[in-house]
Amino acid sequence: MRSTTKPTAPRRQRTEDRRPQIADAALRILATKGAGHLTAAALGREVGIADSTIFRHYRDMDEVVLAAIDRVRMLLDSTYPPNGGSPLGRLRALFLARLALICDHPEVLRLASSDRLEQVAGPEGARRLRATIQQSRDFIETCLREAQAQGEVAASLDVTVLGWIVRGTLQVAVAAATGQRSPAPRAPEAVWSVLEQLLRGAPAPDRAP
Amino acid sequence: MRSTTKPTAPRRQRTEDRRPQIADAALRILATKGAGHLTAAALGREVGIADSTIFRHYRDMDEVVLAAIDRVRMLLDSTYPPNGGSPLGRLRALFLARLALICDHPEVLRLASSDRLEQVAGPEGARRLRATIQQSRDFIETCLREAQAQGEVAASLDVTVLGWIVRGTLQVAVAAATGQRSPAPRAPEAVWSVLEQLLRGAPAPDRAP
Amino acid sequence: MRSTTKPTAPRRQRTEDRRPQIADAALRILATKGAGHLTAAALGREVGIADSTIFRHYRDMDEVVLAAIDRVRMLLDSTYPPNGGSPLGRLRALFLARLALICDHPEVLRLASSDRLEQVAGPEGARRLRATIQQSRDFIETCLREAQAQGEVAASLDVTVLGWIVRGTLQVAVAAATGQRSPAPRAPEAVWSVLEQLLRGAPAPDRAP
Amino acid sequence: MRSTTKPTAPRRQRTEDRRPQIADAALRILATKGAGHLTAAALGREVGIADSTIFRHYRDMDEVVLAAIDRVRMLLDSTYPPNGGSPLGRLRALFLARLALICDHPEVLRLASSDRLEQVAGPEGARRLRATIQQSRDFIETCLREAQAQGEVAASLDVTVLGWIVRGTLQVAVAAATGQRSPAPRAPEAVWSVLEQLLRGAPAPDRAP
DNA sequence: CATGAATGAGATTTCATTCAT
DNA sequence: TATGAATGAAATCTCATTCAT
Repeated sequence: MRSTTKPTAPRRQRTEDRRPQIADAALRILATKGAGHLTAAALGREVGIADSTIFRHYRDMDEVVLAAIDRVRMLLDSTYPPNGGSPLGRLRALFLARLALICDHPEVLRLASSDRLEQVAGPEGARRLRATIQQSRDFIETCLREAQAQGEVAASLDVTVLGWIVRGTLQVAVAAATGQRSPAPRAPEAVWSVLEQLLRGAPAPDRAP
Repeated sequence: MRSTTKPTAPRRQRTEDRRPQIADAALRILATKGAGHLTAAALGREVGIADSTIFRHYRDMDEVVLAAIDRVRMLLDSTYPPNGGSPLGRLRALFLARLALICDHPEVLRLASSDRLEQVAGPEGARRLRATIQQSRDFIETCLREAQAQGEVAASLDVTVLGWIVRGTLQVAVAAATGQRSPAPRAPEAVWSVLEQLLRGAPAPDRAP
Repeated sequence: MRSTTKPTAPRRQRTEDRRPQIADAALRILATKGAGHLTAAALGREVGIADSTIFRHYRDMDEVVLAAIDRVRMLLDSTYPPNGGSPLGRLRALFLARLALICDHPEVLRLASSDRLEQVAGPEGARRLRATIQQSRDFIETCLREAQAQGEVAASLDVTVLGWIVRGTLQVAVAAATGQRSPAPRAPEAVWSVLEQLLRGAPAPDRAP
Repeated sequence: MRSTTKPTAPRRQRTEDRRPQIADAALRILATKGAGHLTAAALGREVGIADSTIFRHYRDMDEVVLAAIDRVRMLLDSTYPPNGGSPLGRLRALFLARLALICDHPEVLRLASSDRLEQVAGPEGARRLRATIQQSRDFIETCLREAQAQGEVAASLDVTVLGWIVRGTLQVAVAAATGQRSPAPRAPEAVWSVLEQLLRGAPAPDRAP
């Protein structure tokens, strides 16, 4: 006469299994309720264990946040495209992969886009987050630089600023996809399409004669 | 020695004077230490009064945060350019004004860019914040739409996405200007210049024959 | 162009005048809101002065409560009838005078009846309150003793217990008169009448043959 | 030496056990020190646990007070006599049972008698308290009405006022039994005896010829 | 591995009281 | 005399963390 339909995950599980459960729960709370609601009690409730049990698997809450960050980093790392192809193609792949990532893991990227997580993460977490962000930055700039070298993008443009434009657009697109209040969701491809057209310099407005 | 170079602000001051001091201190803490460190004690330390004195000037911490938000809103409102001129010109003016704003008030915009402040702000603060953000969004889209109408920007491009690009670039530029670790600061005019060139569709890469 | 109709008591008044105002206000608050709401701020609001001004006129809040108690004592003292007349007549006079007192000063007796005020009053206030209560007790017992001596009341009855009966009835009658929820208010004379009939032993029930 | 005669209650106990301990401690403090001294710290000291531990067992202080009130209600409820017997006999039973109750639980009835507890109890507690008091009132009046119907008490007397007399006497008797300063304690039976004689109208004073 | 009880540190807030104006 | 600003002490409550079971 069990009332719960789902098979009620086993009460006792190995630390190996619990750690990712906890890290994911932390991520979910961070994304939906905000850092202020990430308490041991809330975490336990989310996972289905007592709050004190958290500390069997992680030394303290800082370690939990660190683990959550590492999960984000892993997911982000998985979005880097393979090395081949045209530079703008690789940029496009990253752009679309990151947008796709938040369809499956909407909770993840709300964090990644906010460079404010640093403050919830403690010094070590901040360091790792910065490294990850730097990696994105470098990848994007490298793509752009190569695109300039190959004539896909005008070489006269400051590559750093171009990088800002790409990253900024990605951030806002992510926010728009996650936010409940975004007025008009756009297909990721459509977003990239506009950005790529700008970068390629193609769409000069029709200057009527 | 320590004869305190600054004239040691008077112990007693009027509520009129204290309120902005407190709101500004809150802003500074929010920007530098993060929402988690915005406590009455920290606020008092920052202002130079006891923590309990805060509540003589504001009913509770929520009101303090609200006041801080209103300060940001005021500053942001002051960056809208007058109505005349070309659409891209007005956009440029807003872009540069907002970047200039954070030279004087670096603490301010770290908040405005973070759409996560909502969770620290309580429902009323969140409402106001969203209204302000919506206002920016509308202004930018309107400029872009007019720019398309006047042939400054290719009409074929989705204006919503163009808005994302502008806003995203502004966000990253702001973050770069505020962040201690931005590798290569760029002159605001240079940033805008790149963005405007892209929007105008001018800089087609030299396709050498 | 003054908007307030009543002549707005003068801003500055002598301590002589302020002290009773404050004591009365304290009494009113104690009776209507309870001891928990007797704060310096509430007191100031009630009197129409700033909270800090209280301490110009009284050393501290304990002194205010003491003054309030003394006011109650004075009012209670004024209810003792003159010495002449029959013992039960004097008892009746006290009974009715005390009930009448709370028509004019409903706030006063809610305190007097509650022997719990002791705990809000501090040791000195408690001492004085006990003295006042003892005085009532003595007066009532003396009346009853004399009534027994004069054959108005059966001499076989324990005078202490008779005193409890009289005092208890007075307490409940006061509570009933003050309380909002007393189902059926009784005229003071009617209450005393019943009590006196009992004391006189008259109304033996009709024992049907 | 201090080998602590009592077996030093175990540090850890179940919530089940702690809850009544805390409620009782609250009752004791309310009765001896007054509502103003019922703080979490005092409560913790009384029970032998840290103040913050209180909130493991009760949500907040209001709940503690509510539990204390419910304890009083339970004890009071247990004093109602079974339905049989004469009306005055049932009244006598209640009277004696309530007086007996405070021999075992002196702290309890100091609260019940004070209708002022309402203000410390919050709305819900006040409601329950009033219900309990109303129940006593009804029981007493019913007994008296039946006593009149059966000729034990003169039917001419206002039953409401008779009820006040009984309740008042009970209150003062309770106060006398609890108070440290009551000059001459009386056996409960003696008190009731006097009251019953008055009600029965028997003891007309000897009017010597 | 899991938990419930316990705790100390700290956050918000209230309040009596002091002091300069 | 009156006040507004300031303060420290204390109260309630939260939370990460420890520990015995």
